[in-house]
Amino acid sequence: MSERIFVAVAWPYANGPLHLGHVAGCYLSADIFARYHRMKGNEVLMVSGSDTHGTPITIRADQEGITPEQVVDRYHAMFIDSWDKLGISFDLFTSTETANHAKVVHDVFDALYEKGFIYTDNMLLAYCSRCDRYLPDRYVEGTCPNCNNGRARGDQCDACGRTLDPQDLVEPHCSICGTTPEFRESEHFFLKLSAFEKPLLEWVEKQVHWRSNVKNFTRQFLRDGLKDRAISRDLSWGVHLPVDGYEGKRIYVWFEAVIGYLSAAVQWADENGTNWEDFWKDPETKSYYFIGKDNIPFHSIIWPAIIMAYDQGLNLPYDVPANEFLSLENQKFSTSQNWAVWVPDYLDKYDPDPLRYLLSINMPESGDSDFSWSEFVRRNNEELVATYGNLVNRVLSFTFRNFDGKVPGVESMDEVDERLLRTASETMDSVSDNLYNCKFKVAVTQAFGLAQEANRYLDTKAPWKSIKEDRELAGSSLTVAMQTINCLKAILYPFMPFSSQKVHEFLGFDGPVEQCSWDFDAAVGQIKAGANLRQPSPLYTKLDPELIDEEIHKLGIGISGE
RNA sequence: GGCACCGUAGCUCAGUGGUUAGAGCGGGCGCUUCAUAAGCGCUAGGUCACUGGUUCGAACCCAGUCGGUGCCA
Repeated sequence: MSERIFVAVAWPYANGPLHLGHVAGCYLSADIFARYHRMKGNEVLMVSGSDTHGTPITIRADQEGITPEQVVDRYHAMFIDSWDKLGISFDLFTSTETANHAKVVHDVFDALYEKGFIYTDNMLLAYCSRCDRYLPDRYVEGTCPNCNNGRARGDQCDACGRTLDPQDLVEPHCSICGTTPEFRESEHFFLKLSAFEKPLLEWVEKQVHWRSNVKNFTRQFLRDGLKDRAISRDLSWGVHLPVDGYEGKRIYVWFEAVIGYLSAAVQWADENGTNWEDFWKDPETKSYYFIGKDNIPFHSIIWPAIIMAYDQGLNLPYDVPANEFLSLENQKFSTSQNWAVWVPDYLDKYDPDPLRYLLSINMPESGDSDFSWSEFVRRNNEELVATYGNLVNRVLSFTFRNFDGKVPGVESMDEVDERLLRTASETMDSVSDNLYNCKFKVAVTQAFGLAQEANRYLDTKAPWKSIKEDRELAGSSLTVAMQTINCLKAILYPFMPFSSQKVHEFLGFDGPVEQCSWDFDAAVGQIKAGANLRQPSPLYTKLDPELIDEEIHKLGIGISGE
């Protein structure tokens, strides 16, 4: 009874490279989840793409004297390179720049407009005559009317925390050129969110399987009441409005970007000659939205509201397993202050799997968590290398050397052998249950528990001793250990796909490891007497603790990551 | 200002009413030598931020205090 799983992942904003906070926030958990389901034989569609519109991108383009397209292309290419090297296995990673996306957005817009869920109204916006453009709220600076802070922004004053409107500022000026903006009346389109307050509340209350942080956040948001929000802006960069007479305006990013989940599925279906409806309209299909906690309301409220308004039988999110935040050396990630570990930088120097391991076992799943370089080195050296890498290496190298590079086979089994295999079987089941429920930390911890169990087993059986008197007994023990390693290869695959591929090959198999299934009997049965092994080499390398200081020293210095 | 979340062993984190509060790593002691000096066993006794309350019983429920984070007005 195979399932169909739609894995939707937050769309990174294409105005800068990714840092580890992004990876820990949603990309890694989404990838683990997708790989797990594929291995279980379920049909998975995992999509995301670059979020390419909005003022920050045009500003950046202006600063660098290039076009917004060039900014977007640069970071989009970087994203794709990072996914490839990190092993984030999207079925499609597109962007909001495609004609297909615009078409799908227009379909949704038109439908909502016709039904009256989108309407026009006037609003007052800051216009900078020198920059010749309307300014987003946070590009207007001035003095806070509340606390007299001279550097308050049009959306908020950082000094006193008060939320502001640009008109509230004393002596407002454009943050780009310093000119005093004028406030112009401008006609815009509004989404009638208020109409969905009640149905959303009812729907949310039924989502008993949601994480408590997501549910609390959403409930709180709804309790404060939903207001209609403008979904168009006076911009020249973005998806056009499908209505005549609004050539100078564009659809506001937050409305258009979430529709990407749908347009990406459509594009994927086109490119693969299949249909997207199976992933969107079959009520049995479960859709999961992997996002960071800052994105919760867009996925638990606004996007569901749009789907409800659209009313075309599209599935609402089944789950929104949002992670909390990752900090770096106990401080918030800050792009502007370069307090960040950039993914491209990391991948230039280190392997992906140690990072995937650390971020899995220390994922900000139910609360914020911290990344530190000393933790990274420690987990790599004391856990990955020592517990798992060493297990694989000690078993395979000993067997390879003493049994002509072949699997010795199991001649006889005793209680100790049976106990280990039973533990392996139970671990496969419980890791599976936990991954199914998006409990990644427990899952990887349990998988490592099996590796420890296998080390204990070896200590008990001591094949390096028994081989001197009873070669067959030693061979049996090593074979049982390899069967366990073959199970570990499978259950650790979602977390560390590159390592599992290596183990797969050491064990003598060809082809991609993902073609294996999550099946205990199969994992044991594949280790057949007489089968050829390959010369193993260490799975992981120890890291020099000196890198800790080097890496920490680089934080907060200069402007890197480009 | 309102609200939410967090504050648990040296470190990173589990645990959300019920026996002597847990794991991994580090530390200490011992065993082992197949393995990247890796592995295994034992051990460490932490006011579960603080104060008060509810309860037969609270780290876990309630109120308040302090500290951290975030959201909202």
